[in-house]
Amino acid sequence: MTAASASTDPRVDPRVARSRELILDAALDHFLKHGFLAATVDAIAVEAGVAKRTVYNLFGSKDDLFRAVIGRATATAENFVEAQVGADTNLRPVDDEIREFAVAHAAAVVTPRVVATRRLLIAEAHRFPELATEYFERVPRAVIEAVAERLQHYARSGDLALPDALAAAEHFAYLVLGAALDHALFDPTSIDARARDAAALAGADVFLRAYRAGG
Amino acid sequence: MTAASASTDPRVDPRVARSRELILDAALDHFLKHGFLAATVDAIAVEAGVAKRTVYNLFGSKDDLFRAVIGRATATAENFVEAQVGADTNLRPVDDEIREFAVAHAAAVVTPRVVATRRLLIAEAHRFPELATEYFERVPRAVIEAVAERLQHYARSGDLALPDALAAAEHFAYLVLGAALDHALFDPTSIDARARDAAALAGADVFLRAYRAGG
DNA sequence: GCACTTCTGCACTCACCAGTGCATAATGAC
DNA sequence: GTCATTATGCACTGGTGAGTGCAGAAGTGC
Repeated sequence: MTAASASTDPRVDPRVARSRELILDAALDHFLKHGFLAATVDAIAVEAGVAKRTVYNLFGSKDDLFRAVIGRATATAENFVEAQVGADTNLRPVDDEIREFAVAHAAAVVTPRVVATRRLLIAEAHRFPELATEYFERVPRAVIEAVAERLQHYARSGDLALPDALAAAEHFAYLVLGAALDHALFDPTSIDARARDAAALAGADVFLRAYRAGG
Repeated sequence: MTAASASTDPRVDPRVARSRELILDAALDHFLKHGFLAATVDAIAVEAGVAKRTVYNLFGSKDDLFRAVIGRATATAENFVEAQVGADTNLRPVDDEIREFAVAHAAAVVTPRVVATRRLLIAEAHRFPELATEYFERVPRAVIEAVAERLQHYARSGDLALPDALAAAEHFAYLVLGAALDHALFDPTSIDARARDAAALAGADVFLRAYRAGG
């Protein structure tokens, strides 16, 4: 919202808007690749095709640039989550729905880009605790809550037995992608779409065995 | 093994052995607290109560010091895992065993020290991929394999139905501590023994509902 | 076209830190 | 006690990177 309006707001000099975008894009790539400390403002400026001075004119310091980059990445991810998870209401059998959603969920999260973002924020949790916490609340935590709501539909229709919807949503999420995500954090090259999908399906089945009503 | 013998080997000058231990201890603390790049050899030397020159005499470079520190931490964790998980054979009812082990497992992993180690290795996975991979194989991976073996006992006794013991072990582990561990990586202050234990028990129950034979 | 703002390039300061060299002191082996 | 090895202190080099200053070029709004 705030981010989107910035690039359309007529009060903002288009040169500024353009520079901001170029810098934020390049900086995100660079921070994801090198981490905060190993990243250099000079390199970011070169990759953005912009003078180093422009970076400092627009963002003040390396710290503030990082905050801006992460703030934007968090907002983007949050929007994606809302668009994705809030989408359809369930008209289909639980099993189909759960299995399909499991694969989609794993495919959305166990991705080089998302894993790199998680790694970066985890790595900088000491230096920027507020950024790590905010990301956690607004992205993975929001996903869990959305999943919980989605599961509630099936609880109301009598397909699932959910004593604690939030706990169930966590169980779903970590059954489906916990192992793959954990592994990917240590070794990004471990990401394998086929294995990830298979694990997601296996996790979904375990979830259904545990939470299907009348088990 | 190699590490233990180094401090007892009579061929090693006791001054060297002593300095090595002091430096490795201080360096582990320092790296866990600051990360690799923000850590300084000067500070480590001071904390170890040793001259900077001694650090370089014994370890050659900051990189090699880091490798030594992590190698030792990995070995320590690995020994702990072997001692812990391989311990008792099961003579007790599945439910009791699974629940108790779940709590113990969560308590052992979701700990400031362990979480900090994971964060450090995840953060440096780009710079030292081999260290992150080795840790993952020798610690969490080894735990999963040990859990799988342990579960097999109950499969043989007919208490659990395990089509894939390794997958089941992963499901167990991430059901029990996935959420707490993930949260702790982003926010170390989120660690709460009471909540962790409760979540571990809830996860264990889900596991049992899904994997109990004849469900 | 004019007035204003932003961007650029480049040289510069300042601080920090990895790693070294060396002379001296301390310590272990016998 | 003697000799060899190791530890210490300290000054030093070299490199790197954050952040600044400024004068001129270029783009923007009207």
